[in-house]
Amino acid sequence: MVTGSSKPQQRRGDTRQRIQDVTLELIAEQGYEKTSLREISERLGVTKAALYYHFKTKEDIVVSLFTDLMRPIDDVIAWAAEQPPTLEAKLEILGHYSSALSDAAPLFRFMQENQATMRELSIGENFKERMTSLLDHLLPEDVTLTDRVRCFSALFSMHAGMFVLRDVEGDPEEKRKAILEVASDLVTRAHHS
Amino acid sequence: MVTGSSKPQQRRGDTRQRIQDVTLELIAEQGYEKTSLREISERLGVTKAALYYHFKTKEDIVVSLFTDLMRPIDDVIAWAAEQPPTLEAKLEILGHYSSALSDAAPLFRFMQENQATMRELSIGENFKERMTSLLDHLLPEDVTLTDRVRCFSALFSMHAGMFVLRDVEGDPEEKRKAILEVASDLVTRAHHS
Amino acid sequence: MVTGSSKPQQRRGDTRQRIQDVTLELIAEQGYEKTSLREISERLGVTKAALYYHFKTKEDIVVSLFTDLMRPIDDVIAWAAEQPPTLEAKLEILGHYSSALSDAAPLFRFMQENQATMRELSIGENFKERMTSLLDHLLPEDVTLTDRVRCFSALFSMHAGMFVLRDVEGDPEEKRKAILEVASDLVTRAHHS
Amino acid sequence: MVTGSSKPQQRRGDTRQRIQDVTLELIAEQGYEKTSLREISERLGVTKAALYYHFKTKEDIVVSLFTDLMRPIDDVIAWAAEQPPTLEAKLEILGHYSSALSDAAPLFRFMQENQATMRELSIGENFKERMTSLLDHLLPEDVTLTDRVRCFSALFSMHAGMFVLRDVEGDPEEKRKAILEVASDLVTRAHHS
DNA sequence: GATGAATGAGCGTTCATTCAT
DNA sequence: GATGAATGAACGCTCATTCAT
Repeated sequence: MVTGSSKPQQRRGDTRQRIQDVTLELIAEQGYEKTSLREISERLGVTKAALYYHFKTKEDIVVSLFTDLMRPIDDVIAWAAEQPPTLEAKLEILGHYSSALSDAAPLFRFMQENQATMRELSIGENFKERMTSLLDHLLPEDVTLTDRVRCFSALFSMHAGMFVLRDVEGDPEEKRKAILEVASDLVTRAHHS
Repeated sequence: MVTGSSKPQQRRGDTRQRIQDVTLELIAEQGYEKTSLREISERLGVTKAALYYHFKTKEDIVVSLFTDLMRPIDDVIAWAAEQPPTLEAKLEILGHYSSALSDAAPLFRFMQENQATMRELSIGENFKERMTSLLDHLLPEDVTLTDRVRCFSALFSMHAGMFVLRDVEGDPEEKRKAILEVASDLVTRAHHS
Repeated sequence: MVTGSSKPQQRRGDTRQRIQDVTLELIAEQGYEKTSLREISERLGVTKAALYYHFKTKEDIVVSLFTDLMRPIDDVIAWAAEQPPTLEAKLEILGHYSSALSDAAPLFRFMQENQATMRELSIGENFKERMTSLLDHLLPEDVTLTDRVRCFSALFSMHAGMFVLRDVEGDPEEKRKAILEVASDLVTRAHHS
Repeated sequence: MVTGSSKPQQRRGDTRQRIQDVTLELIAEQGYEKTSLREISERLGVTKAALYYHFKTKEDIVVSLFTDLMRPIDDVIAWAAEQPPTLEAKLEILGHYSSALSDAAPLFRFMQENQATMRELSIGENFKERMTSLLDHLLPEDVTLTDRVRCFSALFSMHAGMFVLRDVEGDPEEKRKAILEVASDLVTRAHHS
């Protein structure tokens, strides 16, 4: 089976996809404002104008990235909304959320490190709502301020954990489990208090 | 005799300070790259060129901000380095760190939300080292991966907590205490395991 | 169908060339540093940004000018390198060099009058080497200091002659011949001593 | 006799002179436009504003330099104007001119390398007139174009010679004599033809 | 499905100059 | 005899965006 004849034969039809890939790569590394369309197009071997064939604006590229990569996470959140308020359910939510996060790691690295930009990308708001919704399903009834902090701390640690532990030696999957364990602890404590 | 009666009376001699203030305000709100020197100077009622009398570059303004506002935090970290590895000492460290943080809140908001920029501001590295140093003094001996996560999670929650809880109703000081409590819990758990 | 009827009919496709032309004109007249991109672009009826579509930097425009206009002169120098060290050959070299120079007159006017700038344009060095190489082929064996002065004086007079004689009345071609004669004299004297 | 007590005691009263010295140094090296008042004042250890106490404008500094350093050369030219049109007198003129030039070498290096700037410094014109006047006294009666070239070539070589021969090994005084010899030759030839 | 050519707005920075003190 | 503080104008350059082809 033959995939293509030679180099100049750029895999066709997937340019849109490749723009998204390269963009995610670059903005995760340098941030949104420091990543220019020139840079993206050069790394892709096309002209800047080509980007405008596939996307309406620079912001649009990033928004599309989010829409695509956030879906699995949205699914978890939507599913979470239907779970009963038992501890078991909460821990299961955390487990699924953790898995979904580790797939979307570069996206979250970008979000984590460019919150100022996120706020103006019209997409931050959506995300904040989703977080609030997810948080609600982790909170116990009659929540104290301290327990609220425990739960947000659990979520937050999951978001940030992967990047922070990057230069600690060890298997990524083990790290993920350690983070999940701490998060579960926090939510459990909140549930019992 | 009263020096400052009204607006047009430009308090002289404090321009350098005012540049720093306005800059912190703006970059905390919009991020570093989106804050232009034009904006800063306009809000101050001077020309862009005036900024260059007081600072060598845009980066220099921000670096000076850090150097100034980070000192109290550095002091806590330096003091922490001399404490014995007892649980009591660790909890005291957390307490002092929490206070220091709440004074430098705008600075930390900026850092939190512009991590991508921080990395290129030559000042991020310093900060990372300081965090690592502080973390080391919170960790138990023979630390497990999970306990390491607990401690970083404690620090991280303190950094982020104030902003995240901003739209929860309640007294800021109470919020700070709740965050401190959760952080203390995490460090205590790590210490005993 | 006629392509160029009047002004607003911007001849397209030749913008790059026109930038070079206008730039040479302006820097020959005012020098490199005093010629701004604004001035160039205004005279061309385009924006400054348009210049950056065709050239990477201001320096790049000038370097491209040199690369293009120096070629004929380089050719003479390369050809000179293959000639035998006879007087006849030397005089022939001078003749060809003189012709090549008069074609590139504006370029040499710029070089002559902006030597300080040339030194930092990374292109001056190249030129110096070429001059040294050409000079070597004019020098007799066992050269005395005086004869070395004669030969450089011959070259130098050819470079500067055209501009200096500008406000002496007379046919340019006659002037060129007069200059060539003096240069030939100098080289002949050096050869025989 | 004691001139000063220690370092911080800047030799007083000579600031004006020191500004001129530093300025000549810098513009000879970098050219007029690339030399900023900031640079001059920094190298002197004073503020930019101090320069304005001593001189009205940047141009004024350079003009004053010329007025001062050109005097010996003007003297030679004035003296030349009174000499008879004999060959002996002409050769004597050349000799004196050569000496005067070697004293004012840095000035001439600047003039040589910044002709574009000179033209706008209102001082170039004066110089051109002086050159024309000097040239007139070297030309024979009933001058041919070729002889005119010989004489300007003689002058020109004297101006440029010192810089061009800089990287030829040998005693500067010997170089000067070699240049003078060639110039004398040229003028002699013109005189006899 | 993409390019070539260009634009308008803005950026950080530097400059010569001014003037009250 | 000099400084501290500031200005206005300009500079080289980059950016996201447009549009005819």
